[in-house]
Amino acid sequence: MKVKNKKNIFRSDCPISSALDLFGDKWSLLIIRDLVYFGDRTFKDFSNADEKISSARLSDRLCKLDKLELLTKSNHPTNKKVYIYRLTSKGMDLFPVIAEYVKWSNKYLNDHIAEPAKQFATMLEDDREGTLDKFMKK
Amino acid sequence: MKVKNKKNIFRSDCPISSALDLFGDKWSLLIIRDLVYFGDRTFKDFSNADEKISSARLSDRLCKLDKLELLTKSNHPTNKKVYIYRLTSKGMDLFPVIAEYVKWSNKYLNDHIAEPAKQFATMLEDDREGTLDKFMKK
DNA sequence: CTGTATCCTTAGGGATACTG
DNA sequence: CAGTATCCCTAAGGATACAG
Repeated sequence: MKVKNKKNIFRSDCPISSALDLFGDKWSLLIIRDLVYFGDRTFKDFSNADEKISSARLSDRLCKLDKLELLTKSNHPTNKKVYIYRLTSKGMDLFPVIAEYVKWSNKYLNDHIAEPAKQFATMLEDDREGTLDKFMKK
Repeated sequence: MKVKNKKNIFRSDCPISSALDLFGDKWSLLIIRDLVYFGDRTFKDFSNADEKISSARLSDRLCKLDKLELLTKSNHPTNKKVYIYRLTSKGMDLFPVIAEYVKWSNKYLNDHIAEPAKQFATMLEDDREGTLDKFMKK
């Protein structure tokens, strides 16, 4: 059954298409990635990522992910001009999705993927549950 | 290090962004989903999915996924006008990605997701490895 | 530094008609 | 039935300037 009453962003009631409708754009998952990899981040931190997102795009994605409650925004303890973005548990629960992307890419895009990422993938492969737990705790 | 020599579709050498660059569009993963859920599919089968992809879009996505070797296209045994699309092992290896999306959505989009999908997610949750294996074999 | 606002370009995608 | 070819529109995204 297709869901299309009122302004519905969902194409259907399929969990996969619904997830994609929420954060299946070109940037959202990469922002989540940074928070998963590195923990708390500032606007500038995100801007410095290799993919070079534009400030306008970064701005509205952070806003969107905040609304989706995948991350929170709070003040820097000392510098009033800097904000800290942090994953919520809801956002953290996207870690397995990220991890599976990494593992797939490591297997099939190996000649393209950078060495540190490969090591990360191998780490995940070696001891899935254990590594995942350790990673999530830090 | 950013990869941008010649015509490179990859924004960086990050495994996640690279995977997204390959099949992070609005439709590719849903085509994979159908193949994972239901096995071999025809053009018409895909067209009948709830999300109602247009024929033009379906056509070029199937072509793209074929080039990426995520699926194969072969003739129907009896009907010469019908083609059969089948997952390759490379495509099958995207099952875990799909499964993690399903599990996340089941947890956080529960009031929106249809009952059969919830059951599928619960099934995955209950016995991850076992169910996965069983599922992949059929 | 952290955003917005603006402008503009492009890619993605829907609708339709059509061919083999 | 399985596509392909248009046409057109919109959303997504890049560049830039600028404001708090």
